[in-house]
Amino acid sequence: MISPELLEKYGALKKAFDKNEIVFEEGNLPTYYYQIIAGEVKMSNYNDEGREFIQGIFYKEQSFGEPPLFLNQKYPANAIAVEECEVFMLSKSNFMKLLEENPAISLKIIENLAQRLYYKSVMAAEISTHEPEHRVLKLIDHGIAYFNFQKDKNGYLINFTRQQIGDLTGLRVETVIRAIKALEKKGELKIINRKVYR
Amino acid sequence: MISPELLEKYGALKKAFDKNEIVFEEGNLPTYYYQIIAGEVKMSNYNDEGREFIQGIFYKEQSFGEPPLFLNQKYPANAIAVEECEVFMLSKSNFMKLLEENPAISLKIIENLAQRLYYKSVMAAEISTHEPEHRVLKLIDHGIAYFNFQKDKNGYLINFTRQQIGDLTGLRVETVIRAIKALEKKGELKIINRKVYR
DNA sequence: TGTATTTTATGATTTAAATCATAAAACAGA
DNA sequence: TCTGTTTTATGATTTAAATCATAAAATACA
Repeated sequence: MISPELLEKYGALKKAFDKNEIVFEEGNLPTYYYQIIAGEVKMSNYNDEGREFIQGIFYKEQSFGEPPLFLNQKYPANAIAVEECEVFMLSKSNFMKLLEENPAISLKIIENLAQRLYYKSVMAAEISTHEPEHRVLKLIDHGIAYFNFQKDKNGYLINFTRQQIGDLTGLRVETVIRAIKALEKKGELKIINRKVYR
Repeated sequence: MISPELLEKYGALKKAFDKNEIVFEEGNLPTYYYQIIAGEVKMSNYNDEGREFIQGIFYKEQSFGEPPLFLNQKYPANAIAVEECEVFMLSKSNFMKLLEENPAISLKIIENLAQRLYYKSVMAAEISTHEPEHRVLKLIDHGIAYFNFQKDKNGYLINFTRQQIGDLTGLRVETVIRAIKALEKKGELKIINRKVYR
């Protein structure tokens, strides 16, 4: 999102995270701007019974965790490397300086936040008023536009596990499995050796 | 959020909306930046059975509806005046010009979007993994900080109807009524002639 | 290559919240 | 002040999704 050259000019460092390594934790105060160079990071919450809710999944060139940084508030969720990652980390003070001295970047940040807010609005309405099949399909259609689903001869490959889809839509894995089967029967999805295509 | 003087300098007009009048509708493309002068606006979705989900409620000096404006996307929800309102309307082109020529405003927009994203993150996790009482209490505690709840000798008056709380948390009105009663019994809330205090 | 773990799958059962039904209290407006 | 509407309230019933139980297939990994 912000060019590597500009980030490095303001002193950003590259840091590697192992698979399942924690990037930051719920309740902590933000001190860095994070931007992924390679790999995949997920932000999620766990309730008291250990049930997970995935706030978002982020890929290369995407930033994450800015809202609490701008607000001086505690992180509302955990960030974990889903796979081995390389990430730019820029200290808050240097990041704010970068923004001040490069007004065009602000618009990019605004657009990025707007995009994420849009996704959250759509999914919030889905989760609270629609039945499982509708929720799953909406997530998938959003994912085609904004997650990195690849197209092949069968259509877009939805490279999420049933469990991940459940954690993104507030459904249990069995419910997701049944919803996907029902959607296949209706012709909305294809299942080709257990993989889901849209 | 943006000062009236600056808005007017860039040609913003004041428009009055009657109670229940539509400001914009889901599916339409944005053409204006909106900022409330007086009154109350709610953004919400309706599912196929007419069930409502309230995305947010906005009060004086707050803006709303920017994400799709920045993204050139259709509004994902409807905006309706809950009571008689007066609103600044600034055309998209003039708004973008205002931002370009006043970089400090960008940071305010960023902070505002960050705040809304933070709220959505918290409520999304609540709605998908917590039981009714927890959801209601979280909404109320958020409301004390960000909606305009007033404090008096009994505590903060939660000036939402049970139905509104339900539409904000994805619960039915009967469930909200029962959750509030249970929370009163636990000493988390007070009910004084049907009004809820925290 | 064999073993452990994860993912997908399916049927049976339970349960929390929705739904349905009804009504009293409060409020709004004529 | 009367009347219609909205809000709060409560009990009974239903239901959709969660939970529980179990297992096969696929994948990771040592």
